[in-house]
Amino acid sequence: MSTPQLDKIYDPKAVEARWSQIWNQQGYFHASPTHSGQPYCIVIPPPNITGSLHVGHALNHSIQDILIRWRRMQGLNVLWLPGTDHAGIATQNVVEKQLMAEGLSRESLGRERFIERVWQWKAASGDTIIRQQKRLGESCDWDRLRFTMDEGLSKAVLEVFVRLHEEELIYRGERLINWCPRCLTALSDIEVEHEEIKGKLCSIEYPLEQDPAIRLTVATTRPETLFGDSAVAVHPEDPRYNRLIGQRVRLPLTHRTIPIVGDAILVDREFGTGAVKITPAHDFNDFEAGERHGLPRYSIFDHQALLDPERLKAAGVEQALIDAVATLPVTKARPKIEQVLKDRGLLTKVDDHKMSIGKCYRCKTVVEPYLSPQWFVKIKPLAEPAIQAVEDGRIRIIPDGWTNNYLGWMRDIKDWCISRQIWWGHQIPAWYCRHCNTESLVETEHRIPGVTYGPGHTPKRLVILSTAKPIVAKQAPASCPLCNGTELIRDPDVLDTWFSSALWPFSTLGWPNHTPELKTYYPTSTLVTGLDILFFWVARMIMMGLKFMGDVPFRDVYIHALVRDAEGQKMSKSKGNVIDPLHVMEQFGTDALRFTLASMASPGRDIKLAEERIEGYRNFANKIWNAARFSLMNLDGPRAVTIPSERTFPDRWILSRLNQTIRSVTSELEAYRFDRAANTLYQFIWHEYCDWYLELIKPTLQDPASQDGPGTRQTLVETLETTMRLLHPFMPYLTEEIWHTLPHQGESIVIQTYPKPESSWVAPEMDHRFALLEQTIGLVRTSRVLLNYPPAQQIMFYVAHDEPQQQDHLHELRSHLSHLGRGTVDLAPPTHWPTGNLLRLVAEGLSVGIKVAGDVDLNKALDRITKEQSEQTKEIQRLEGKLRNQEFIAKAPPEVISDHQDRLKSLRRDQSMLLSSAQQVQAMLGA
RNA sequence: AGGCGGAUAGCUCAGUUGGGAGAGCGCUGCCCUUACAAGGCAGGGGUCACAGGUUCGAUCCCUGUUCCGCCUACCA
Repeated sequence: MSTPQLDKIYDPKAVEARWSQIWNQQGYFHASPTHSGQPYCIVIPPPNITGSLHVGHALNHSIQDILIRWRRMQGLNVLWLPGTDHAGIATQNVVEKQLMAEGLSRESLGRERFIERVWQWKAASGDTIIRQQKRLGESCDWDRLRFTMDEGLSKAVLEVFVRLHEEELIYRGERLINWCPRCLTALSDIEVEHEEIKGKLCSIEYPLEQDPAIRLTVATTRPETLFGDSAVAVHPEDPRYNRLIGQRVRLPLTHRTIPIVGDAILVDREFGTGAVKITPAHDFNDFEAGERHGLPRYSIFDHQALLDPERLKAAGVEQALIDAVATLPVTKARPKIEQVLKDRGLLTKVDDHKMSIGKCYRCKTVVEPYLSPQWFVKIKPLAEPAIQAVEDGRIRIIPDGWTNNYLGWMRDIKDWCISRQIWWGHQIPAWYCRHCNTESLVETEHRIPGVTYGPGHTPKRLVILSTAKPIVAKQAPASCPLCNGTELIRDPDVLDTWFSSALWPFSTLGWPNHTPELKTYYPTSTLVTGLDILFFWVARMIMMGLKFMGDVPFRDVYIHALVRDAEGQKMSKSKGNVIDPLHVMEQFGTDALRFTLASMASPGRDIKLAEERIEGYRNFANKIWNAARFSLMNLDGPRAVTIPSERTFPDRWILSRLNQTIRSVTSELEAYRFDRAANTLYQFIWHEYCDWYLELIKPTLQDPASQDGPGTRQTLVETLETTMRLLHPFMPYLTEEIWHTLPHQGESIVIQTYPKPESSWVAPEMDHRFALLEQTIGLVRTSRVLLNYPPAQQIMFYVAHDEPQQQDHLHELRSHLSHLGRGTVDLAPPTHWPTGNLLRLVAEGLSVGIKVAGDVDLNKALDRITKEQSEQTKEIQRLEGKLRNQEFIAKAPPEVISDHQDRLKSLRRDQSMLLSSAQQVQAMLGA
């Protein structure tokens, strides 16, 4: 029989490339509704096509792959559906940047050619992350790769939009929305990131119209918006001001006067001066206050957040000031305005003030509240069932702690702004009849400085006022249903990318068609995601799934941690502290990275990732590799299958431990405790299988005449093969490689069955026996170190136990004791041991004595014994104290009391033996 | 401001019916013992953040405090 030889060190690179290719070629990951087994489906959180694999993906995907490989091996009908999303704003930004480098712009290309250009970009660069995912060994059904802009998924988007519109759950209206002046588009509330900054609070005086000598002082952080003020609010119960309500003030720097209104909602009497300017077109709270008081809205910025001279004029601003600030951005206009106010004696105070500003989550530009017509989803009716689904447990959020977070957000949810003023994405299926909307369709010439426009592309900007009446349909209507006019303009806006992502769990399975896939795999089983997209994505999938499928999109939502750097800082390119998973995979191997991430995925705690950790698990992979290598070197010879109870002590013990390991790994996976599953495997493989089992069986394997040989070889193969299957979801490459070198049936470990607990392996008595062995060998080894005996030196040692049964076990363990203790063992009772030249250590009734030979320093040994004595004395006193306590005796459970008594007895016994050990050593030292 | 989470060995973290405090890495000493030096063996190291309370007994349950992190909202 020829045995394959393995290299001394595991080389992941060669192994990974090979298996990755074979797995995909063989179609192991291909799912089909016709396959047998209960369906188990995960849809991947679609990464962005502009992205490349970062360590957060690596964690997210490793966890999914562990679940998927585990369930596949369990015989379920598994589908892991991969894909990417089109990331409207991000992708458009990337392509625009490219165009800029070529001296072009999207405006110069025009919409159609620009979109073509994005598709080209996608074809060339959009699957970077997919290739990287394959390297991570992800067992997705790659044949089913989906993209949010695919034909099928786009069809789903149309269907959903039209149906929601029919049910009046989608509407168009003019609202104050968050606007990114760089991306030139609306954003939803949650696409704005808030950041604390040090700002200034300006006190500005507004003279009363009737008596300009009296001035009302307002406090503001944004003095430039004063041009858009339409009132000043005070608290109706504030005695300082309430008599002024109904009067008017002169709005500085303008020709306007504005009313003083009483508003208990807006005004906090304690804050600032107690008087607030109301600027309905530029602040969300002011917008609502404006509604309450029927105030006009003066919008003073254009869409790039530059002060717009036309609008300033309409707001009655003094011409000199218009000239001074026109077309300036806020940052430049503000100081100028402050200066003018100061010159006129109206700016009386500037205080430092902590405040937060909103930034675009894609480009970090400061967003502006901007008044514009937009499309919205009326969200409350959709949120209701989505709240219930979580409340009544149809959807489980794991860890449970995030449930309240979800519920709180859902109960307070705001309408969702879904229109984006960009080109890349699903264009809104709404058309406007020119004839019927002549007043509402306003086209203005709009040249962007520095842009050369191609022939036929007039730089026009179409504004569709909120009064325009849209025709919403899946296809472009041939004519206007009202006037039969044929001049129809399509709404230029596209939908928020998350709108299409919200449909992901069913649009990817073929909806709106009734496909077998949809029938088999919906609802999906588990969603694995990070907390950052709980609201963006998870909540919206739940709403849409319930609405359009009538059922939840998934049963379990597993929320994993954020990966940070070793110092706990968020990783970011600008900080330069990113750990590149591809580099790590190159350096330490994919399996090491995967195992590291799994082992650190403790719930509710962020992962602080350091390279040393990955290195540690690289070493683990190498350890496993060498265990396999050892096995192969020792497998020559016949193997015999016998029932477990007839096998040797080491075999029965390792089977018992393996059984327990299978149990706990399985139950930890069921509980989504990847960390504990990984640590259980680590502990078993390294510290039981390698450290003890392989050592215990060496004499048998290396003795060709041993009677135990055939059985031991059998157990060795059996346990190693089983362990490889158990570990496979975590370390797919290494286990596949090793599995193939072992005697096996089948063509790949990927499609083998996952180990199940085996009752015939259970042997608690072997576990106890092992504990005795381990303790004995531990004392022998400690003694050797104390006496400076090198490991190779054969020694003479004595072992005895107080309890007859344990003493019997020691006899049964004799050969293992002498092998692992490296010497000759004498099992005579301590009364027969030599009294001189012996070092004796004691633990729980067990005594180990080692002959002291040659010139050794016994002081170390004496220190050790003395220390042990004092620790034991302390523990004895503690236990005695407890047992003397009448209340303890009266109230503690009997088993606790007897346990305490047993321990005390054992300690007292040990103590007296230790005392004689100490005396003997002292005698030797004295001699 | 509100909500949530965390504080355990030098570092990173486990630790549920409350009863002797653990792992990995790092550190110290010895050893290239025929699978593995990416290794083996042994060892040191912790008033479990602080203060109260409940209990015979608290790292664990309750209350409060401090510090750190995150989320949500507001901040004229």
